[in-house]
Amino acid sequence: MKRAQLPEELEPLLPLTPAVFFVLFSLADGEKHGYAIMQETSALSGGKFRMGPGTLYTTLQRLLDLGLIEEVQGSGGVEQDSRRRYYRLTGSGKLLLEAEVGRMDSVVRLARRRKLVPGTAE
Amino acid sequence: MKRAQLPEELEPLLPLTPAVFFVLFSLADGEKHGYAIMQETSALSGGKFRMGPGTLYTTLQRLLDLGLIEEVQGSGGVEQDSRRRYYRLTGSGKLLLEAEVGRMDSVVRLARRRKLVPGTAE
DNA sequence: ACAGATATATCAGTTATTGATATATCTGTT
DNA sequence: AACAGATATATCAATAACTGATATATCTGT
Repeated sequence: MKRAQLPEELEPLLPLTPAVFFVLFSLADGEKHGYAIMQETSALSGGKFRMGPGTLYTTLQRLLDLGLIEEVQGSGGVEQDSRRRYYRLTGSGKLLLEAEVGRMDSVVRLARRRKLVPGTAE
Repeated sequence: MKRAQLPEELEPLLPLTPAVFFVLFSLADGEKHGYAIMQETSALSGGKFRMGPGTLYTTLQRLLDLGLIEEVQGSGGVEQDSRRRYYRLTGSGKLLLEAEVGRMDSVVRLARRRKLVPGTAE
């Protein structure tokens, strides 16, 4: 099963910084606004990794500039909140996230082969 | 199967920065000197991630200060090179590396559950 | 003695993260 | 309608981490 090729201009971004990774990962299952990303990130890591507003909003801006995410109009649910700005992954952003997850997977497998970490079962 | 608990003073280090991760990972299968770490890191990532000397040696110093690695006398092989300084993981360093690999494993599994990434087979 | 690879170290400049602060809007209560 | 507290975005100064270049010394083979 072939995986789509990562454009070479995105390769220097790997490995992703933690903040970039969590933002992309959190957007992978649908568009979200910034504050929601911050909350989900905290939940994902069991409260261990905290991304403050400073990191979040500067990271969002950087990802916009790189074309990895784009702003969208919130999908018109009933609830309206004029402050919210919604984002979703672009094609590039999705590719980059997939590449990073694949890279992490390789690392984990290699660690298993070297017995650095317990086996498959949790 | 229980995994040893990560001391809380080390938790803020997770997720590890790429440079720290690669240094610890590279030392996991035995002691090495700095230059060898640099080369192995490049090989591990298929040449994509390059850690220059600036990053390497400042990272080594930081890991020494944190007690995650320690300097050792090179295991007396025949070849001698007075310039080389050998390092190995301490107990803390090993715990931290295991914690990070475990964290990456959780992320990869979650990504699979969300269908962000192809299945188990390579 | 020399050339080139190996090996460590340091520096200045850049980039990324952190924690604090500011501002505005929303929701629910009285 | 006034208020309190949570939600939401934005920006700033300080710190931390990384990068690329440069310097220095040592090793190997000729």
